[in-house]
Amino acid sequence: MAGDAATSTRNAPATLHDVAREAGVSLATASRSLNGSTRKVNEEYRQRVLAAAAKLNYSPNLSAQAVARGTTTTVALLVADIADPYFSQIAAGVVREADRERLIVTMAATDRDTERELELVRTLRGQRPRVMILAASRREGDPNNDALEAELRAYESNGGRVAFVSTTDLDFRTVQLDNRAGAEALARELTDLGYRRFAAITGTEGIRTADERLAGFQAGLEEGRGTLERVVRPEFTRDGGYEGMRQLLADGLGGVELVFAANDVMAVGAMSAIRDAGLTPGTDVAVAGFDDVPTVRDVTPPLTTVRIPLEEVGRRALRLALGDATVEDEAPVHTEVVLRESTPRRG
Amino acid sequence: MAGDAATSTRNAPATLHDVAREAGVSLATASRSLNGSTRKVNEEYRQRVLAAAAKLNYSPNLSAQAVARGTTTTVALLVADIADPYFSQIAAGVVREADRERLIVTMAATDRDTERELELVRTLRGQRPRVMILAASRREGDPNNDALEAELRAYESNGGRVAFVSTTDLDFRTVQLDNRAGAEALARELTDLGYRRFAAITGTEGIRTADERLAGFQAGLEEGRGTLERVVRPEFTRDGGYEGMRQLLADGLGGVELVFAANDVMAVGAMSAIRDAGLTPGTDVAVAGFDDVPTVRDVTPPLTTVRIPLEEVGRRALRLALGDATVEDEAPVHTEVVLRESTPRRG
DNA sequence: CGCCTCTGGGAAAGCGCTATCTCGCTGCGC
DNA sequence: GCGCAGCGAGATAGCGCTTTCCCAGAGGCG
Repeated sequence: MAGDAATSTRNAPATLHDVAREAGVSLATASRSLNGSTRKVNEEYRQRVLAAAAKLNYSPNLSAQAVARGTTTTVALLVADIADPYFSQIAAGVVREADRERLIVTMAATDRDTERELELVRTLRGQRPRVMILAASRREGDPNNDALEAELRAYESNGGRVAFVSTTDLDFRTVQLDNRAGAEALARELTDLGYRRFAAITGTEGIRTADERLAGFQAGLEEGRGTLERVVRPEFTRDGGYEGMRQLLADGLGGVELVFAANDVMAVGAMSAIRDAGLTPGTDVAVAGFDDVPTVRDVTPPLTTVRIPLEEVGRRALRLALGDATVEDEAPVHTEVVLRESTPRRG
Repeated sequence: MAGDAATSTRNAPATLHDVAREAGVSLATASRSLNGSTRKVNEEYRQRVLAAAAKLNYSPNLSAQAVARGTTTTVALLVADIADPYFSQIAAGVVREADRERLIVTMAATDRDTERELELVRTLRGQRPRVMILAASRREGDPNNDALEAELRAYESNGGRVAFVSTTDLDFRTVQLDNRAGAEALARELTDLGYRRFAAITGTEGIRTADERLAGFQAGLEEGRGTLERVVRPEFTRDGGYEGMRQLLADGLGGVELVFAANDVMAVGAMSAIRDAGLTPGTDVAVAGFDDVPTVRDVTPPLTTVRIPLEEVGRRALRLALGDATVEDEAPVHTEVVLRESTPRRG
């Protein structure tokens, strides 16, 4: 009974040592059998080790491996808000690709607080992750930017690899979303549909993504002879979108035919605000968004938006960070205008 | 120059050893200063160590700590699909609570494949996480259930802690969602509104959550003299909901006044199917869902559903696993019917 | 047949930490 | 004045692994 090899009575997981003893081989041989080393090991021994490992339900201690090898199999992912579909889709992509590479993902949320982001980067560095992916949105001229950059450079100089998602003024590998071109194309298509007078709901000043989209939209209007009459800058969230639309409506729409929201969740919030004001989105005032998150197909009317393959963005971010990006991976992510019924042809 | 202490030239992160040398104290003292041990350390030494650590930009190697301490600060989270709002909200709760406890979350997705789930549990066990949270949906009588249970028991006997979200036939700590009572209450409220003839779109047979909700709904109908005329069982996803509704419509609704979908994403898919068939959800056929994910406020008409505080569920799952659950944490999560315009009063 | 190169197993030296143990020192009581 | 407890710094023995290094045995070759 005392020698019962099942883990049932033990209260510590089996170690490699246990496996080696059980198999009657040395520690080194056990190690070599369980994770291919450069060295060959006698097939019979190998089988004995494998059998022993199975019997003891052995699972290698990843921390110990990390210490011994001096390298981990971890990727750290930072997002602003996990529940936001934009980020959760990117996260899904990262996780999927990590899975393919047999890497483990650890995830943290900055809640859009750059102070917190910096803190998280510091903590996560302790994990010695192979790569860090920063998908939380960047703000221009944020006071924490320098400290963040310093931290990331230090991390890189220790062999870590960093990838950003979406633009940043920091000079790291980045999955570029073609925000500008996408918004510009959207504006052009909308003017083609006959729209002329626009308002925009964008994020608080300085959010790179939001700023680029707005700039692109404006650029697209200039060519097409549309005008951007008003811009409001609430929070970059669903409730922000609702609030922004309320502001626009409160002052009277003043002839605005279409409201461009800098992302889909804001657009969806805006549509609800329109409805709550007794108007019909699409009919009384058209709405367009950005991202093409899954739910916008299912709102009424379905939302015109600019599609970003978000899951692909997550996958690409990991490849880019790992350094095995293909040529296509290096190019900006293609964005594509998707016209739906929230912007019916006009006139 | 050679002695330059900045990390810039080094290509390995500073170790505790480096810090101790820099501060002119022993390794032990450095360790004790940087993470409070039971022992006191001379304030002057402590300051010297702290200064040295800051100077060298030292960040303790968590793997090494884990090995030395024999315990990690990791929590492993398993979900079915990260991009699904149901799971991403739970994940957000887990991450938030973990953050409070200074724990690090590693996340993996099962893609609703129990084989894969088992594999992931095995892999994640290598991390020696403090707790494992399984939120991926359980199937009754799944062939992998026994193996999963064995794996989790082994993990527990090694000091790990397991928590499930939503019901399971496995006997582990579980955050109970009151699916049954919620669905029952929903059915009652709907019959109160005047509905009598129902159809249900639920998940493929055996998904515990879906089954419970359906059973609860039926129970609620019996009291209220409503009848469940038809049940379809597509995939437990948005597209499944769409497809299920298409099936119902294809055969003719046959007097069904309200369709109950076993979760919100399915309900939203169903609403789109209704619209695509040229009908109006809420008016031609009422729809109700379950979960109250954020987007259902913004669809048209807003969806009647049963609210689950999903983020709270995630937080609670972690507390429960950690073992510092309060009395309230042990009780089933309260669910609440939210009537919206997708189920207008009838007649 | 002797020498030399391969092979591949095992011993052991780390990896970066923590925790125990050792031991000099101070201060107190009798 | 001496013994003894208490304090706290430093040395060191691990933690569970990987990866050198060493070495015995097996073959190859002139």
